[in-house]
Amino acid sequence: MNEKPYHHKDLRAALVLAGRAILESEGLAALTLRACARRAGVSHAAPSHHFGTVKSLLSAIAASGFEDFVAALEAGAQAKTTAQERLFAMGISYTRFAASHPALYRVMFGGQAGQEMSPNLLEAMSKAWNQLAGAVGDVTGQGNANGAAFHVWALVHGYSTLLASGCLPPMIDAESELNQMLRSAHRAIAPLV
Amino acid sequence: MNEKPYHHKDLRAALVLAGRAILESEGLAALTLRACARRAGVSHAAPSHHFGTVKSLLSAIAASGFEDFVAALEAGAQAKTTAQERLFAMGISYTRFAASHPALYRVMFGGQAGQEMSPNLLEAMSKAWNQLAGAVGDVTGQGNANGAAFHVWALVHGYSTLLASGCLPPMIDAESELNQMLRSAHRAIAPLV
DNA sequence: ATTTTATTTTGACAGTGTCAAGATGTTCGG
DNA sequence: CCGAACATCTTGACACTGTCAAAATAAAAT
Repeated sequence: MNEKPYHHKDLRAALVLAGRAILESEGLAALTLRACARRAGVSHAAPSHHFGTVKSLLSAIAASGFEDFVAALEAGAQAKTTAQERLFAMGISYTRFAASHPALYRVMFGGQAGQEMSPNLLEAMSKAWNQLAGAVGDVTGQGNANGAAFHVWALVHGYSTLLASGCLPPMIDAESELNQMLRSAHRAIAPLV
Repeated sequence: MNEKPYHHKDLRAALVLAGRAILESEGLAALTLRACARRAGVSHAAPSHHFGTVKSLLSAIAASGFEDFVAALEAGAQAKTTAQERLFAMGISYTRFAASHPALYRVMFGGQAGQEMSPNLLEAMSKAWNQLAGAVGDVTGQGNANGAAFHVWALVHGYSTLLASGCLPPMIDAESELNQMLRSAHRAIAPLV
């Protein structure tokens, strides 16, 4: 039959999916425009219409990753009741995401250093940020929790990055370690103890 | 005269230097084996004898970066007297280094995710770690400060990474922000206040 | 039904990493 | 002092990549 119906369907999404699959199975080095095209069953220049440049594809993959990311954070915080518990659960989910999708995580944050971010990606990122800042604000109690949110973000992000980069000794129990850090940070952040 | 004396001198170091220059001026995307060779005035395959693969060159550049890194940390901590002041100064130097050499910083830490690290690089990294862990140990007072050191490292590294990736709103005063974080962290880390 | 538009293919080009030979210096034993 | 072993660099080639232009094909619109 029409084995190759000119692939009229949703190539853009298929390419993003192919890219993420390659990221997980073979790492960033193998993430190639042509490789994604091959995996999607189209010709090497097919992506060109959907993603003008390779950075555009990377950006779309990062945005797609951020969607799963905020979903994971939400899922982690859902069942908890107190603000502190919710914040801790988000931190754990954060690190767990980085540890289980290290390559994707680095694409998401290894940001092109201020280079062109698609509005789509920017929105996904700011959604994640609002989520975290909100949780921190609930803990500190009053507004202007930006400083505290930066603090928690830097701590969790730093730990996750070190984990995803393999810079941490592999023997340590990552989650309990982070839990301790969060506890300490909470003590330092809590409203005027 | 002998304009091109077959470049018999110290090509290996020259290539590392060329790579770092390219990193600073044009970013990671332009860091190419052939580009380094061009900048060093040799043929495209000249590096092959010194660096079998491109990862090898990256590793050497990272090691070279770590040398300057520990020197910067030491320089920052040198004049200070108390352990706390020394730790804070190291944190500031850490972030300052990341902010002023963002591309190099990402090569240093954007580690190939557990992929082949040269023993040279490993030694440079562990030297930096010992420096930080020592400073933290001096603050906490007694041994086994590994947990606290991880905490401080994650905090400073996370903040530096976010800064070097352009994920932070550019209006904030980075150093005073970090200073506040370090103060909070110190409160959380200090020995059984 | 014909024109217009959106999508994909084919073909080409410069640039890259890596390898295999050959050329060019350097070193060292005689 | 000479020639052989060695280290280093060059030349040439190959497969691969991103990107572009033009042609081919499908879908949509009129």
